Amino acid sequence: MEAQLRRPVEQRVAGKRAQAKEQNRRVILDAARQVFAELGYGATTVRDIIRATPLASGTFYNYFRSKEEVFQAMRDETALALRPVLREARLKCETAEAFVSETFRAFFSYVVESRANLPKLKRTEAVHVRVDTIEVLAGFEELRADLDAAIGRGLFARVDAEFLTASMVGIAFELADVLQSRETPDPEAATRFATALVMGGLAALPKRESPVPAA
Amino acid sequence: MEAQLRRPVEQRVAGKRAQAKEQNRRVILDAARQVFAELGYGATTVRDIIRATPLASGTFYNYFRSKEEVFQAMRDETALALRPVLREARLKCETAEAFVSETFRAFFSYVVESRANLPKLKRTEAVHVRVDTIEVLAGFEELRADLDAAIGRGLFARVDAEFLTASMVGIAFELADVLQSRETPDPEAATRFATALVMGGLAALPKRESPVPAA
Amino acid sequence: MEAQLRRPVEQRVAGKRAQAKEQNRRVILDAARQVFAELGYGATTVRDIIRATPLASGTFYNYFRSKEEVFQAMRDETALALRPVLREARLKCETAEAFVSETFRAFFSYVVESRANLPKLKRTEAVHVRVDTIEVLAGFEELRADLDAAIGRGLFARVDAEFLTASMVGIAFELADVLQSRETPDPEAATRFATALVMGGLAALPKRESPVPAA
Amino acid sequence: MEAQLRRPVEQRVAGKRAQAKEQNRRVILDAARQVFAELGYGATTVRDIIRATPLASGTFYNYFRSKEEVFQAMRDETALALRPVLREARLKCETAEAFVSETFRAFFSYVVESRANLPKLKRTEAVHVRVDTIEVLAGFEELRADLDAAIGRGLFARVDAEFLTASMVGIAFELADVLQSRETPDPEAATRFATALVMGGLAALPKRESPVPAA
DNA sequence: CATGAATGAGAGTTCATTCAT
DNA sequence: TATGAATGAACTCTCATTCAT
Repeated sequence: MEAQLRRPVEQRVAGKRAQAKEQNRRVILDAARQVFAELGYGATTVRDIIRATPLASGTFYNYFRSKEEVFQAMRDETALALRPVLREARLKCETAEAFVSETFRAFFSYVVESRANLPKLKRTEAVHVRVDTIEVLAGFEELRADLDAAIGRGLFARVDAEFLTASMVGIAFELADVLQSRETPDPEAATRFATALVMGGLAALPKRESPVPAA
Repeated sequence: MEAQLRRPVEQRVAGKRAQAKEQNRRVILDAARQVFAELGYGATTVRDIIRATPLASGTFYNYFRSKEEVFQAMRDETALALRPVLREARLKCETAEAFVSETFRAFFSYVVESRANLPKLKRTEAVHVRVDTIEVLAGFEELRADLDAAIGRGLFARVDAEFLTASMVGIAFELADVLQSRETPDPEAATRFATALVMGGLAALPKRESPVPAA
Repeated sequence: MEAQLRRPVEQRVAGKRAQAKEQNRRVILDAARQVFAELGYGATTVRDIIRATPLASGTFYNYFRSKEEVFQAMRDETALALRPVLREARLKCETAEAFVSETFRAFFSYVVESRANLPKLKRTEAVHVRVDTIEVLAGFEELRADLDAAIGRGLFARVDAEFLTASMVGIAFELADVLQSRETPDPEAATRFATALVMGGLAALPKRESPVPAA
Repeated sequence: MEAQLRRPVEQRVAGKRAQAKEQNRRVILDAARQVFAELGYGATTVRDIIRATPLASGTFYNYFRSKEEVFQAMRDETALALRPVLREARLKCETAEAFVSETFRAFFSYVVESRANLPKLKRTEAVHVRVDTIEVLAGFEELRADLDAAIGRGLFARVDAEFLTASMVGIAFELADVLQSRETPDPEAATRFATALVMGGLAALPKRESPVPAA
């Protein structure tokens, strides 16, 4: 009886407290995303994150143990959202072009859609230190792995895999930045541009810089 | 000794001092370069720089007013070295390909040659925050300007200038990283790769996506 | 089940609660005893005590208002156990020797018997700060009072009462420590030693350091 | 010339700065001594020490890295002062009584003389947690070692060495406290008392309680 | 009552910066 | 100028304590 009066309330509504807790976690993560984007990871302090929040300083530590930990949580979160999309897009690709365009498309789409979270992505005034967007970070390793695999299974001509990956990453990075700086970002345009650049480039690329013989 | 015979004491001392002074500036700049590379710009503190120096903390302020200022000085220094090379290389270009390859060549060469100054370019521990190499930063705006100009004077097809610039910058950035991670970096190979990618891509690029974006 | 048949719900619950309540008090007191012994009183925080408990932090404050209060409660508890023993032992003493030996015996016995509660009595790492055992603290004032009384009623030669008390306390303190550090502590041996020391010493003591006339 | 004008100034007066530095070290050490005595080692915070000082918070860390380190420095300092006195006093002893009385005399004298440094030795109000005086700590191990040696070389009857040492330490501890609480402390009186107690006690002690305990 | 998240004061420590020497 | 100790603001993190559930 007694118990019935007390416990189930929380259980029914999934717990007001549990709800508030989840919400605070969100608040902190969102604030962190903002602040990292504004100040860069290195310059950001835990206090900066807290200040971007209506919470008290101690509260932060109920959720994360350090700035590193929030950051990791952010990355995980993003990766969780981005990975399946990228994976699915690439798996069904049979041509190199499809692989490339699907990758860019998924990436630029995500960046543009999640833009709300990064309103003030700002290159530190005079200093211009690039801190990788979370989105970028999440896609980074993913792309490397997939691209290596794709090259491995012959989807691409035998070019220098590391160079190609690096180039795609660099293009993606920078175009994403450009996109985000535009009033009405057009991910499709970026996708077309990037894909054409890479595919056209590949065609023109001297095959096999690496030791493998010509003939 | 020698000097003693030739000049009055005052000047001699002034000379020595001026020398020492210039030397200290160097010491600080070199230390800063190292530390920025190791810790990233944001995370670096003035103390970190001083600690990487045999100088006393107060001495720092005889030369720079803040970390921002050393950083600026570093950029200026690099730009001073890099700019004439790039400018010269590009000025005599008549073809787009020459423009592109000369740019990449100048850039990669510089990066590789100045490598001694950046022994420990290191992606911050687990976190992977990219801090732009000073060299990269220095070439950045330069390239934008020149590329815009080149596009303007019809050297390139009328593609989205911003996209193209961003792509070249991105490729340059990332290939530079790859180069620096290699035992025996081959700037020519990187130049060939990057040039082929861009030129081949350009050929494949749908002309005039957009009339050139606003800001 | 049983209870269900005999008592109305309210009382049953109240009974259970009262029981749980008393048990929680115990849990906290025991945890506190441990933690005080491990960290020393000064360095112990309320959190430390709570952490040594399966209880929630808020629960602590249903029983005690502060670390001081738990501590006081511990002392009271111990005093409650130790006092009657000491009192009884001393009351029936007619000789000084009996008084002294009964005091030491009661004390050492208690210390050894309650040893289970103090498994890790530990001198703080490198620092060697003595934290008085609770038992010691409890017996402290008691001894002072009794000894003063005994001296007052002529049980001891007219020595400096304060010096004598202090000495007995000091001996008791330190021997207790030694006892607790031994594999198989022998309270009787300690009692014999301490008693002999004090009684022999008393015999040798120059009477009346204090103002009281000779004759 | 130049150097002559600059350097020697500092060297001549042993350096105003060096002097100030040494003085600050003193200030911190003295404050620490006070605060440890007042609050106990465990409860003392670095900030407490700083507050007992006219210095700024950061200054503490120019001298010591932690509370542990100041504490260690204090102990070292005291040991440095106390050790030679005790050693010398004991070395020339041929009788047990001389050994004991010299030890106590040296100890009590030191405690009384250094009293100025410990004006407010205060047992924390209701709580009474004893923290060993620095003086006591310094003499502690010393005494143990010397006493063991003395027993070893037959200066004392073959009593339980550990018990005897503990007793002497306990007596010394507590009498020192009493002394320090008195208006006009008389170290000679304490010495006589303690010596008589121990020597008289020794005479009365049952020889060889145990073959000397293990560890 | 028990719970445990929230709170903000305060501890330990580092920082940028000044200034007497 | 070079030095490096002093300073106090600011940072990371923990604490005691409250209070909605």
